[in-house]
Amino acid sequence: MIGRQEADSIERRSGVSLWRQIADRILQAIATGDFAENTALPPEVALAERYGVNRHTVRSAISALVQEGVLRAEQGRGTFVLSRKLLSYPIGARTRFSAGLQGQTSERHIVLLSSSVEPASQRVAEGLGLARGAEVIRLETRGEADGRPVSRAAGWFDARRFAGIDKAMAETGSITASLARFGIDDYLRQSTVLSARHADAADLADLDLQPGAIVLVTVAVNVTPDGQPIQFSESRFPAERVELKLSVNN
Amino acid sequence: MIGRQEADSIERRSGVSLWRQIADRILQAIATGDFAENTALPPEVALAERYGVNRHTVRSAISALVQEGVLRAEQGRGTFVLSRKLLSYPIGARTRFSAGLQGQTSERHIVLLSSSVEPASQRVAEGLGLARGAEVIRLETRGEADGRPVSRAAGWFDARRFAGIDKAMAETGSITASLARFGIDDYLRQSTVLSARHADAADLADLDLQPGAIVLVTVAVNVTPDGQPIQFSESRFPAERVELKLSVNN
DNA sequence: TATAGTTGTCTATATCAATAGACAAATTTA
DNA sequence: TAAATTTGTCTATTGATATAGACAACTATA
Repeated sequence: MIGRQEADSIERRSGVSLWRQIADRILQAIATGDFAENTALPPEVALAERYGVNRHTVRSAISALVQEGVLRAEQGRGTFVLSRKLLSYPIGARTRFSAGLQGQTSERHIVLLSSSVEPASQRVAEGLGLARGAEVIRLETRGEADGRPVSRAAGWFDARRFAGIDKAMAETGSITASLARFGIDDYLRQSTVLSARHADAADLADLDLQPGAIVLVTVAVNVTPDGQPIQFSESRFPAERVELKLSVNN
Repeated sequence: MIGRQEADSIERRSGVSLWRQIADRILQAIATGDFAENTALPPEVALAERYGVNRHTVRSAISALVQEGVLRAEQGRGTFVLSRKLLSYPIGARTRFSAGLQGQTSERHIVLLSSSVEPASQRVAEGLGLARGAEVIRLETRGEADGRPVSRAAGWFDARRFAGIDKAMAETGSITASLARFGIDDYLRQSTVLSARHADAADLADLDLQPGAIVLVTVAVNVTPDGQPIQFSESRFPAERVELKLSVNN
């Protein structure tokens, strides 16, 4: 059963090439600990037999993972699993970007990519309690930890109330600090909706991902303690680098 | 910029065929409302131009989605988006399976697939505050709404404290009701860790998915109001049918 | 009833993906 | 040092994927 199961799970003619499927299987085996970090993978011929494909197909999969920095192949010795940990990103009523990441990484910050003023779309207007088409400020940001992108977010603010928040963000590099300039010294996450999908072209570029990667997407509304909406945001996290830890009771 | 963005996001030589990528893009466009339900898609030639591929490639993508029951093609008239909504699954301190789904579906229930007694693994023991190897009861369940699988879960319970919970679950079809038999009439979600990955062979079979599908994975610990751990669980949700709504403040 | 617009089918060609086999190059082990 | 093990490179062949063009079949509309 176990022996057959693996060969069975490779699907031909699915629109996903065999080498890509096998690369994903190897990633999964690493994630579950079946292939331990800093040890050698089974030799190519063994993997080929395990997955029921040709050795060259396995080599294509390994080649892709070497390209992605997951494996390192050494002629004559073997192919080794490099160590890489998931960043555990906390989400709760009072979570801020950098607060919960302390101790996990040595360096982390937010980069402001761009800002613009635009009319509110339907969902942004709803989230912020504004009329559709009302002017909102949009901040595009990227979160980085140890030099690698770990999040990509768009945040919308009421343009009348938060005029100049783009400048504050550029200067402080922090949403919390920027909001403090407008008299907001505490805010809560009112709602978060979470989904997952394949990374699109923008994700691939923004988060430095390979095609086929998965992103976690959160859509959230932040409010003042008395319930006034101040920020609507959509964030994307690369699933291969980040897991979201939900702290419900805080 | 907007016009180019779409053509750019199709990646060649990525291990994922163009027709599969375009099928995913169409699914995404449906999800975001760009292609409204019960209306016609743009004609094939327009889609081919939009995505920068040949008309026949678009036809392959559409053919796959017709097969999956997402679209219906009618010769001479057009290709139509069938209605199908994402189930919004609530997660919060007091969320139960069926409570939050009211109104979204006409029929929902949990099926007990199997139960067993086993020694606790490292993470299960940690979650439940038991010694590693202590006996635990494992319940495998599937959640269904309107006849379609929407979740697949494994739950672990201390075998000494909850002996017979498998029978209770089989009879009541409800975790909450089963726990009530052991004097637990309230419990809270202490922690939830969320991740996403491609569906593996087991997911494909359990949740009736197509290869390449994405699953959301939650790992959670439920506790009594005074903090005593009672259940450790790992659940998988098909991202194409379910989104998770996090109700942080409850 | 034409005509335009749309999906369906067919042929042909080029490229990518997968299999197959042989052997080279590097490393470890006996 | 010799043999065994493992990754790297090359050639060749087959099937799936993608492009291209032409035309048939069906629908809605002027």
